[in-house]
Amino acid sequence: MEHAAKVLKAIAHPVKLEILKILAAAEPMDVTTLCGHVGMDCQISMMSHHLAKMKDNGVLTSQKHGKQVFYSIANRNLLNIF
Amino acid sequence: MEHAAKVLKAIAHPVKLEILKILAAAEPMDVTTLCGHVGMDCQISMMSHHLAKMKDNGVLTSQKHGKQVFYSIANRNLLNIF
DNA sequence: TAAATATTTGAACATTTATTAAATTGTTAA
DNA sequence: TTAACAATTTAATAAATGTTCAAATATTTA
Repeated sequence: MEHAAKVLKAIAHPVKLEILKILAAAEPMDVTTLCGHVGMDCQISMMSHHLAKMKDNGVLTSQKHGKQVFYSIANRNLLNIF
Repeated sequence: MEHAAKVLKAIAHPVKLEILKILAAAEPMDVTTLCGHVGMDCQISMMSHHLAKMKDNGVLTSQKHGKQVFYSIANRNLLNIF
């Protein structure tokens, strides 16, 4: 129950849900591209914080290719929340 | 998306998830009984705050009978998150 | 090696949320 | 009509989150 609460907290935010929706349609995706999809008021640093939190809670995974980091959804079952 | 985030925020808490689980098995239930099921460290006032927030976000409904207030789950589809 | 690009990290600050106690409202029963 | 009970509200404080900026860390390219 504690764990479930942590996972829900990690995604209970409009921008984070948006990130999930974007990744659900086109994963994996690098941080800068993701930021572009989220909208004009997106800052790379904010994106990175959001992504890190979701990764810490096992919602996302990441993979580095060159200087870019590509994020994916760790478990697509989670998408049932939509 | 904003709305979904609000609903998730309203339940992303261990005690609130516990409340949902208890109600899922035996609804409707009054505040004091609910508090008893949650555990010894439950305070009526805290319970009331949690219930109010979930009701505000459309997660729960309530019905008054005499001096007790009985809470129910507004939409059991939400239980799929478990 | 130095510059450029992509991302992360850390600190500061504002905002939101959680918890507790005390006061209040509404309802029933003596 | 007073006492007792159930629940809500308010207020105070503590704790967690969200946002922004500046600085740091790779990684690639010139």
